Amino acid sequence: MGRRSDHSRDEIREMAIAAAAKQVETEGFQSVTARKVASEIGYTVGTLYHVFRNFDDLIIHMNAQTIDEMAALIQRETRKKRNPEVRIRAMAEVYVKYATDHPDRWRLVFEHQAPRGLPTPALMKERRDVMFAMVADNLREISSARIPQEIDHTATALWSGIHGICILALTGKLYLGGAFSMVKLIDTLIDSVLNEFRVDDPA
Amino acid sequence: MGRRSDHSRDEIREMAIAAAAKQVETEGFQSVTARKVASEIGYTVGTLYHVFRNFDDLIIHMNAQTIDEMAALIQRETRKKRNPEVRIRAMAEVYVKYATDHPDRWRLVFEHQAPRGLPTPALMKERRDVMFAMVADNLREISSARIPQEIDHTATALWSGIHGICILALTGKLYLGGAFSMVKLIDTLIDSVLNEFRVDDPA
DNA sequence: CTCCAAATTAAACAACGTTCAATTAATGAT
DNA sequence: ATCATTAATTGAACGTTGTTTAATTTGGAG
Repeated sequence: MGRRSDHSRDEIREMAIAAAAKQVETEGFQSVTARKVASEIGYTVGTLYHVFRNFDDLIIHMNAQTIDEMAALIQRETRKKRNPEVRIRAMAEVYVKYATDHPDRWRLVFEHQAPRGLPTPALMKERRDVMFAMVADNLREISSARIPQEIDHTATALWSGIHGICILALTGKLYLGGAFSMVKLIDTLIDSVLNEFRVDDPA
Repeated sequence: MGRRSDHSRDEIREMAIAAAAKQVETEGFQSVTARKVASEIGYTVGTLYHVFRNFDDLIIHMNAQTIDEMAALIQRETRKKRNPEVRIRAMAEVYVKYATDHPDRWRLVFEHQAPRGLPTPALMKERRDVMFAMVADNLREISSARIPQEIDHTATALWSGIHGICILALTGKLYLGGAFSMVKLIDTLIDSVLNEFRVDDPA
């Protein structure tokens, strides 16, 4: 065959990303393959390379979409809450839920690494801090007197900590069971950090 | 050629693990390869498969060794400290230092995953909790009145949090620079969790 | 000295990411 | 309406990966 133009460049890109995401969810991120993605959308590898620079490029775009999905979900489930502390707890809850519901897509976001030496694409840099910014916004509301640096610092520490619990639990490296649960561990972390954050509140 | 017996089975295993570790450190964990490891130790892939069940098996043994190295280092740098709080802080410091000094070996410990479905080998299960146990031991010393469950729970939350900061920083997903540093972030987490841990101390 | 068993190799396999010349089809010009 | 141009798509190839296997070589036991 030749030029079919059944789909535009962008359509093919989206189809490929969707197919890759599906493959990752059902078969695990180890088993996503250029040929599988191509054949899933009715094309050949060549077409994939006509539309993406390489396979990593496809993964990166898929990861960006994963982050966007998760961020949107968190926004949606969080907007209604009035109390900033309640909002932070809800954020963490949704974060954990997304990670647990889509473990392979979620892990791929953090474990994929572009070929050694190449810089992190702007695509990722832009999304990297979006979560931290949301946490910081709520911290500011809790203690507006603190200087921005302190707020950002605490937000980074807290959210990284939550992420740590998440990834260790998801990869089976935490003892869970009985009274131990991700939610409880995360609550402990949030309790501690927020208490410390308020204690020295100059207000 | 044939049976040379220049080296015993176990010698070959150790040589292979060492060669793999070296390759990971110098070229990154993406580029470690059965053939490279084999030729590095003067053998062929076949010999590797004669001594390991498969390539994952080699990686797993190397990861176990990585954990052992790190645990030993932490033990050594920590034993001298008298104060349990100081000891926990020192543990975190050494943990960060090891991760920063050997980023690829350290990441491989957490990002390698055996072929889907296969259970985590006992080899790893045994080492999984060693770090958490060390933290728990020190927490117990800080507040011996707490019930073991609380102690383990807090240890898990704290160390997972430290790990989260570590891995996000190492994979370039944290904004660092200026007043922001891994050490400061970790200090914040430790401060918060330890304060909370002491506050309700029944003693 | 011979034979057996174990160690080692070389070659093959399927699947991977990637590239590229060859084809096919839509488009713009005549 | 026809042709030439241009872009999309394919299929086959390349090198490399983990893995398997038949064939070799060798050390040691009888």
